[in-house]
Amino acid sequence: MAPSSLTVADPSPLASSSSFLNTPNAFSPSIFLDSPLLNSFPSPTVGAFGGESFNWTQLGANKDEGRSNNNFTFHASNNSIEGWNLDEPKKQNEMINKDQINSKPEFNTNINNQIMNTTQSDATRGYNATPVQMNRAQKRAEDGYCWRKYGQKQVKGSENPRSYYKCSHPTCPTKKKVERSPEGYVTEIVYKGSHNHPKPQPGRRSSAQNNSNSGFDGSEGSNAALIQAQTDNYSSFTPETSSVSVDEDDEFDQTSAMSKSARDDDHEPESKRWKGENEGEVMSGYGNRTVKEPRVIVQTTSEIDILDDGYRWRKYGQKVVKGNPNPRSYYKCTSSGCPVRKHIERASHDTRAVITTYEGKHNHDVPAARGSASYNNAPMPVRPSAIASQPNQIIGLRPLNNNISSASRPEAHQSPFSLQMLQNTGSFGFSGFGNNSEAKEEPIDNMFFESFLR
DNA sequence: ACAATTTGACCAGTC
DNA sequence: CGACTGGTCAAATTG
Repeated sequence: MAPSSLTVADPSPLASSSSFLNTPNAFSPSIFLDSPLLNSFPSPTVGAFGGESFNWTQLGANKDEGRSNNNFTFHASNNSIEGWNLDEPKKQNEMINKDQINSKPEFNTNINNQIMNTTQSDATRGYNATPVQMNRAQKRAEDGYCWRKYGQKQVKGSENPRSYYKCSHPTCPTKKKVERSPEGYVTEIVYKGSHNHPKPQPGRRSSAQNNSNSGFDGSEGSNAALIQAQTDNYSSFTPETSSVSVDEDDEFDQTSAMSKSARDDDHEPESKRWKGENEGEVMSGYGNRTVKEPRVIVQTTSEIDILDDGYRWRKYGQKVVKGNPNPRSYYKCTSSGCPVRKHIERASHDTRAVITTYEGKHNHDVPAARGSASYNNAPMPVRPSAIASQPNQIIGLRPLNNNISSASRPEAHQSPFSLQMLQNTGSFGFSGFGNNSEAKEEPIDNMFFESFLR
């Protein structure tokens, strides 16, 4: 399915956000079909879509100046959080983090959260204090989530320092980046992933929220705070347990799906991707050539051909990365405007195994004329929508019992979906969902896969 | 002493 | 292949 265009002509205040989310066009069922694999295999460990996805794309901020198609920017009119609205989505399939837009309270609390979590550090670093002074006991954000700051950096192109946070829940993959002005105001927030746990039930909702809100809202002349919605939102977990309307929860799933789609639709070559350690799904490939589609994985014949997904690639880099002496090749889809990239490397402990990781989603069909239509068992052209955008790893293993995914990607286990395929005498292992990347052998016939790949 | 934050170094990805 | 950049790590620092 071709990406549908999403236009928000009149970004009226918050209401727009909601209406956007509820708009059939904005939330088309087709979105769920976006990635058959993604959507067909609920994670056994975390919600329906697994806990997270960690190819996160920075959705455009104003500074992106239209170079991104996946921008979805929210602005807060100067002094009022009530003023959050959509700011000219650059393109279709923009997604917003449900936490941010599904409800005003949530939106607010996220903002507050940023403030709460950055106050001390910024102050320490000599930045102006945030408008709201929070005490330590209030580290828990309004939305009930706690965040741990794990880094701060001055990024190019912005005078504002960017802080990196992880959700402090032990297994939660959610992260966020926050940029704040020297004055202490949040200027940009990018979320990645979704919480895979309930909000820690606050014994008490501290008064922080009110304080925060008033502080933030009241912060005058504040920069138009803008929030970049994160698109990675696989979890169907309904985090909110209090103070949030049912509607919001209902929307959550929708947003989740949309989010995924948006991320998937990152056609933005220059968009920044947050390379989280948990990112990456797993797919597999054999030999030196690779696949991009799950469909391909199923194939049992002609390794080379099977591996060939039919797309054309341009190599743009190569590098030896830590933990593997074998160089990793970097390829970009040659189709103009197509954001898909992949890299290939041989497993360190078994050179017969090739690890291919895909990122992005093709916005075009498989190039025709690949010479022959006679790809026995060759992958059928896959609709762009059927391709996951986040890193998808394909691991081709010759000998059975090789499980290189966990070794090569120690933290890939939390990916919303991962797929490992083992090929051996026509038998396929199909596993890797959830946190356990252990390869299992489960014969699966093509029909089975077909059902997912359509 | 403890927990959270800071901050320089390291790393992967891109040009 | 080296330079550059953003993201992450983790030891040091701070509260």
